[in-house]
Amino acid sequence: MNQLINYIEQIVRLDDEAIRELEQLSEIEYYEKNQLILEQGRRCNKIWFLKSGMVRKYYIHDGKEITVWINTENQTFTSLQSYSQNIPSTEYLQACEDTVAISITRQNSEKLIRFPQFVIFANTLMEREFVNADIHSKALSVKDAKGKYEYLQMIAPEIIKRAKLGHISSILGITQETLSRIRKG
Amino acid sequence: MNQLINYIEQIVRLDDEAIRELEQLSEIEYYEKNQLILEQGRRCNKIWFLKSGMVRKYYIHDGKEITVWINTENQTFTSLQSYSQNIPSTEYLQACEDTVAISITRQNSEKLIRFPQFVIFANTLMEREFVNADIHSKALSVKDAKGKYEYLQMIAPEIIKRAKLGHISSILGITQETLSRIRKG
DNA sequence: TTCTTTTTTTGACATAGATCAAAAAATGTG
DNA sequence: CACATTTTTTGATCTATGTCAAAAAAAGAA
Repeated sequence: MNQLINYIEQIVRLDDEAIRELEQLSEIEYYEKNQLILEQGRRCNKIWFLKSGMVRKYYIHDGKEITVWINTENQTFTSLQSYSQNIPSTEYLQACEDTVAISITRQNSEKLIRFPQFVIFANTLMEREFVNADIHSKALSVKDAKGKYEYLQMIAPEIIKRAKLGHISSILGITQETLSRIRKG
Repeated sequence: MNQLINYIEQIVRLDDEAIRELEQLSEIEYYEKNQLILEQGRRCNKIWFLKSGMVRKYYIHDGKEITVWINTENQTFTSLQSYSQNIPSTEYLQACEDTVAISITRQNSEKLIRFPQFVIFANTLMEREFVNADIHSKALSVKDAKGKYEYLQMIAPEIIKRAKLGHISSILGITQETLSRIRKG
């Protein structure tokens, strides 16, 4: 729990009551390697904070898995589209390693709205995610395969270190074979 | 002004006081075709609502203009990264046609926070933009040049109709020549 | 209208990265 | 351990799209 509180306090200060309430309303979850956290077609009504492990977001296109992103320790994740609009998810969330996460449901997170700190935190987080997504998609769209790989290595070395080749190449929008050749140098 | 109010009221109901305040705090701006609304390097401290005309967002990479997106009537636009973090913009905003827009500064928009409707509106808008950006970047990343063009035509026919070839092709991440050939059929 | 500038089209050619297939290496399992 | 499964590497093509250059068409200016 401290991990999550530290994470939030990088953005806003939390008083004791807010922390108690957060603890009340959140839950800890354990997933095994390869286990699905969210399946396509289901409504996603939680946001998770990753204590340990690694989680992959992907979808299926023409029968092939397209990996969107991979999250590691001390990051939050959800299927935003499904969560925010309460519609069935087009994405899967899968633990790539044994994973421990803290979850909070939308219902419970709405109870936190009475603490202005949480509202500021939620907005700041959303804005940051948006800006980052923007920066990264621009960077990736402009580079060749090698440049994309090097960029990902710069902004997300954990992914490069721990994820498998096929997942990394999919994030970059290139084939496994091409990535393997890039790594040879 | 009515145009903007209708736009907001698709999301939240505004009472008379909120409308008066919004009118007080916003301003109308006129731009000529090709005029820059925001230059790279400048801080962007406004959000605009497009009454008429067309606005292109682009940045320079390796000396070449990369068009990110083009907005048309009844849409809002800004350089989000610069606006939200109050840092110099990496992007330009340019009127592609004679353009009329309503602007509100960050300072003034903060005064609207006392109306909860505006807070809900702002959050909803941000969330929608995020979800849309997500959907579109996925769709574009997975298709070939022709598929990308057809997808853009589906989600933003105004851009296809009114923007020039080079700008459209740049949004799609393909060359002008390739787009010209796709159009021939 | 005529002239200039900008934008779009067309053609010839080059190439990054895809595809397909199979070998090699790594990992997991009883 | 030995065996099965999964993941990564390597090799031989193939192809969609890029690049460069020049012509044609459209738009703007005088």
